Amino acid sequence: MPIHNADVAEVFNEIADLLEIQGGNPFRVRAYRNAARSVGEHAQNVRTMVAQGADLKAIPAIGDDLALKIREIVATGSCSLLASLRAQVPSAVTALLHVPGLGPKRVRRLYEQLHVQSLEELAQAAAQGRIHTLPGFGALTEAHILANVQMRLDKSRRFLFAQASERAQPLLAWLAASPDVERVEAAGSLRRLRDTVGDIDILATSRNPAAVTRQFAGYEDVTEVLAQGPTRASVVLRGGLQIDLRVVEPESFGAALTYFTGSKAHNVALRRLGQERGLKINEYGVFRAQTRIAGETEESVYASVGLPWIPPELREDRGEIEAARDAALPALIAHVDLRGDLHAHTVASDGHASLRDMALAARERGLSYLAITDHSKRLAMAHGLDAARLAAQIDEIDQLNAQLMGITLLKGIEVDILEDGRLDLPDAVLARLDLVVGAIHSHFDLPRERQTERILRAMDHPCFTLLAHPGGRLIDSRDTCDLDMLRVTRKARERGCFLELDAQPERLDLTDTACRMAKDHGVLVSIDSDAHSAAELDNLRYGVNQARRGWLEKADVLNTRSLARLRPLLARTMRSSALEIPESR
DNA sequence: GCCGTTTTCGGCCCGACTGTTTTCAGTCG
Repeated sequence: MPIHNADVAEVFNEIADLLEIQGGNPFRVRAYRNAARSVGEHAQNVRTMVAQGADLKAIPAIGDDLALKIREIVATGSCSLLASLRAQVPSAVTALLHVPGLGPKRVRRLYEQLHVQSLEELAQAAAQGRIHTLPGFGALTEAHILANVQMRLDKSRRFLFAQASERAQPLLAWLAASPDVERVEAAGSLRRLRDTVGDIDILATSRNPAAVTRQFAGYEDVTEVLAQGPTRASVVLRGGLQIDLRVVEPESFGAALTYFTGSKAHNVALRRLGQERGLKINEYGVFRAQTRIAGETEESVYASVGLPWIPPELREDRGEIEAARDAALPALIAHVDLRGDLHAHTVASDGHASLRDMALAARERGLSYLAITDHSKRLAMAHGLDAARLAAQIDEIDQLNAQLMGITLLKGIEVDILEDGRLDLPDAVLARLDLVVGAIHSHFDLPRERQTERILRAMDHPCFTLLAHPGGRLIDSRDTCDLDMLRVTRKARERGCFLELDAQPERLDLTDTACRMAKDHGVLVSIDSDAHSAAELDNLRYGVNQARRGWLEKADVLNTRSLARLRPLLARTMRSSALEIPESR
């Protein structure tokens, strides 16, 4: 089995889990977790690095020992340390760590004294009342475990950013209207604009914190109060979304906002910087000995360690602190920078609006061009277009463009990339288009090598402009297909074509790290709505969020170009002169 | 187990809340 970075990360994470359950050195545990994260995010494939004799210690958090273990995993597909740890505690036990309320100490006790090895056995033990007899467990803990393990078994716990945002807005407004609340703001992964959100963190300032947490616990949508103290409370809303509220004094607002925005890795790095300067950074402020020297604003916190303010989207400890230190933070793209949209559908395939309505809706939203890219014939259930219907649509768009003012429709297609990498329509009709958007909609589970070759072959077609939703993922229902994005990105660079960031909330595909890779390789990204209705053109904002997390600036994004500057870039990808098209077709 | 213009050894982020504890361990973010 060829090893990928995610496999190595998985091994390291499992080692960390098992070490933790077995009471290992907590710093050693952390070293494995840091390494797992670092390898998982590393752009270059470790297997390739090993094959090329590259220095694995160039990967952050990898030292002599873990470099050796990576080599072992690449060579043998397994790791002897993991095997010996599993001999002491079965790997299935690590699933228990993900149950809220259970940490390593309790999991160890559950395993050693009750021989609980899975979520199912945990639920059983709780239901039979065997857990509260253990030291350190009580009846309440047992009841919580029972409830939480059920939820864990029922469904995944992350929500789409768009859903979480919709739930958070009314709650934030309701809190803001309270006379006891001075300021209130979302923090956490929601503020960092992550594609999915596990729970929502809200920060408020007040001179009367206890009144605020009390009011919060009484919000109409709350189904359960998990915890409630004078400065902090956690609740669950209808639908299972958890909200954590923290209330601080106004002079601590900036420190607390930094702290609760995270990410955890960013905070750790920030505090370490503080430590080097003899400062203690916590959610109340920045302190030298007992004296607060900063904390009212986020800017003051960053300034205390010699840094400019860092946008929340970048706070993942992926180089943003170094970039801030070097005055090299990106000027992140904004929604208003987008001049057009290069991926949208109409009633001709599976969309819900006509050509004209889509054009008018795009114009209303301030866009100056919109590419019509209906599906191709292979996608029969979406009424995909064959060559004749596409030819008719091309004529229809020409006529419409002659009538419409202030918006230009571009002629395109979202053509299926077939299993062997060929495109689903004849070259002759593709060559008449302004752009060809290629996408896979089948055979998502090909082995990595074949999937990659399939995409690379499609990109080599003389009419190939843009690779749509490259990973093919649907958050929560379909994983990203196994694809070597580094090779795809290099091919895009070599071929002069583009990668799409599909802005549908359940896609958001490219991922943030893939956006960054595109930028690093000089490949332009197109942020597209993939709208199937007029309203879905608004999805662009979610794509912009993701692009910001990927460090993209205005210049890195294809559709920030004016139509006049866009056309030659598209034309370069449509090398129709490379085609020998028979006159009769 | 990683890491280093204070260090190749001795550090490694910090505080709130819960439940079971009778002064604090465990968990969480």
